[in-house]
Amino acid sequence: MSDIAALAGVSASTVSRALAGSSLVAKKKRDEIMRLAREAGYVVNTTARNLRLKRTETISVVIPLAHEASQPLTDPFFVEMLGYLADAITQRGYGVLLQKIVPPMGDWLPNLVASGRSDGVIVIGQSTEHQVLEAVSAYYRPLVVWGAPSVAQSYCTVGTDNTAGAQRAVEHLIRLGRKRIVFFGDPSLPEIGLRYEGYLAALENASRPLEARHIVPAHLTPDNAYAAMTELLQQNVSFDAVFAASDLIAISAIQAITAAGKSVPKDIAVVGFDDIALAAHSNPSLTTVRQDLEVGARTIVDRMFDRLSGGEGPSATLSAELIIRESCGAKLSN
Amino acid sequence: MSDIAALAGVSASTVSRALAGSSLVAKKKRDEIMRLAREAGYVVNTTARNLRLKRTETISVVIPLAHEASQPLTDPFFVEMLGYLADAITQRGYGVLLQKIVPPMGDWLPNLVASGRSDGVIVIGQSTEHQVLEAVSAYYRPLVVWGAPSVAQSYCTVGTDNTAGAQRAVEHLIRLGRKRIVFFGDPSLPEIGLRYEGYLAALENASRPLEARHIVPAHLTPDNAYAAMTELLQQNVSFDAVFAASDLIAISAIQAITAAGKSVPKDIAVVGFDDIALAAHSNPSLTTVRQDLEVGARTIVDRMFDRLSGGEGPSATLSAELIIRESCGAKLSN
DNA sequence: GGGCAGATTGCAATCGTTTGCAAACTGTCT
DNA sequence: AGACAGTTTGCAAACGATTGCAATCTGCCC
Repeated sequence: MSDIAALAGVSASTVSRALAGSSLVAKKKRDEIMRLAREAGYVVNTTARNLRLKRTETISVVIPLAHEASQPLTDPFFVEMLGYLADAITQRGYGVLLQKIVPPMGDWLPNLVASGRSDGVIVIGQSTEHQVLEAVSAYYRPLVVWGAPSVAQSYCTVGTDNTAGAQRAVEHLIRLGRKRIVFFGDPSLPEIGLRYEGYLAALENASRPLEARHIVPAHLTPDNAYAAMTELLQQNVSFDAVFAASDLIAISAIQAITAAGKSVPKDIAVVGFDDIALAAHSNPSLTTVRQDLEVGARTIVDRMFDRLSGGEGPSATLSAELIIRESCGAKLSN
Repeated sequence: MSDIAALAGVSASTVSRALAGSSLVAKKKRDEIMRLAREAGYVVNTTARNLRLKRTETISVVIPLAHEASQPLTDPFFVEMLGYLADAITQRGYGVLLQKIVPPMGDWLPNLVASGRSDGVIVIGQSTEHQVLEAVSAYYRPLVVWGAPSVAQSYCTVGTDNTAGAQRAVEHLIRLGRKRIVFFGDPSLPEIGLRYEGYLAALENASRPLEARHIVPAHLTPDNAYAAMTELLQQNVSFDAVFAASDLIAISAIQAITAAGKSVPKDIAVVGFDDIALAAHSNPSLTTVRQDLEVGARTIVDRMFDRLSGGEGPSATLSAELIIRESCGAKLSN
């Protein structure tokens, strides 16, 4: 900057002001300085600027992967969400700093916050980190989490109405005549827990006698899901439908079921959750509960910028839509 | 930091050294200072540190989208690649700064480089920006590009062997008895250009008389592809196979063909390029040329860190593998 | 007790900006 | 010409770290 100042025969202060478009420096001189800077290929150093201004115009997006340490960041749900977030954030002229957190997960969030690398933090999915989020949100406002709201919680979440979505899906299965519906997922994670509640509610509301219920805890990786479903099939537990906690494990389940010689949806109907791009194209195509990630991401970013400017917008819950495809067609045999 | 210094009764210099684990400060005092810092929840301010050290431990990943200004960052290819890159970069303890560049694309790269926000820049796809890349690479070394190498080029690329991969795919179509193979894509983009060359080579090498060839320039968005294919079908040009420049437009093409009442692969065989996750699950599943993005990303990052430490590793070309699935089965009619 | 080497420590400069404040201009009016 | 208000300008102090250099503190030996 002092180089440019020398070139223009003024002080660095003036260059700084000129480049910021300040009206304190005469229009003519301002233009002149800007021209010189452009010609010299000069760009203000972001680091120094950030240090002085105490802001970075950058938002951290972090993906906690409590399960599966070595798992590559490859889950389509995360990745789709990330795309939309990146879009919404860059649209506002901010940068996106991507973080992946794997176990052991110590003070990652307090450290990230204190390091001052970003002005705000968006966490995609609570994973097992509810406590941490709760603790940090007590003193750090620009924190927005994609996930499920829970009763006593002080951090801001944006998420789909998991319970209603799940309930709708299971009710649909019941309507189709399915009698033994397995819930496939690990309800100890906040979001999955709510989906499990929706599942239970649907079973309880059924006009016919209560149905058998079953849980298969399974971490959210495709391989684990495949193995768990294969095992379940071997146990000879009888069931005619699966409500999976995510599309990814739903697709794995379908593969396991097919590999075991049963047909989807003829023998076993499968419903997923998320409506990732794959869901529409898998074979059979997957009935699922759609989370609108584009709206979700936009909402998250809206909340974030609201908080950055001092607001305190409430948590948001987006409605979930049941998308009916082939994987839960009418039951043909019995 | 001066707070911690006061707490420990030493100067900020000593705290700085202690936190850096310097042997200049006695082990005992060092541990004491570290303990105090941890208890106080103190973390060094990254911005100030970066300014002083003139490095950021951050790599920019940029995705130029010359086509379709408003296109969300949603293309599965980019997004898969991004996932693997993020993985490889964070594994080295560096941060990932995500940038999306949309038209009008002026001095984005020089500016990004000069802003000092990152220590290196990875560009995913050359798009139409070959000139810019060339110019910047003349003075900025830590620049690695995913894409095609071209004859006179000074920047470092990592990419698949587009020509060989394409040739293999088209030869496979010829072997299956397809006679009129349409190339579907815009060869003016560097990578697509090489795929087109492979296509031409395969046609020329065919033992039977030379085949009719056809190009349908189409920007790489699904909607454009669908429209272009629909139009082609209406023109009543006769063809029995399509080699598409990417899986995404291949899948759009299949939809357009099916919607027009023709069958894939019976009437028209389709081959794609990329092997995105969708390809295996679409219906019919897509024969395609596989780019191993995991290896690709790792190679890119290897090159990047090599350059950051002064190396000058050459461009790399990864081999491409033909994945045969349903969309180009044997021709049944004719 | 003085001298000396080696181990610790702190001073102060530096990284590249921004900005409050006071100084230096400019022009107008009496 | 001098006073005064309104514009422009530059000085210098931050922002929060790191680090070369010189000063200080240890022991230890003679």
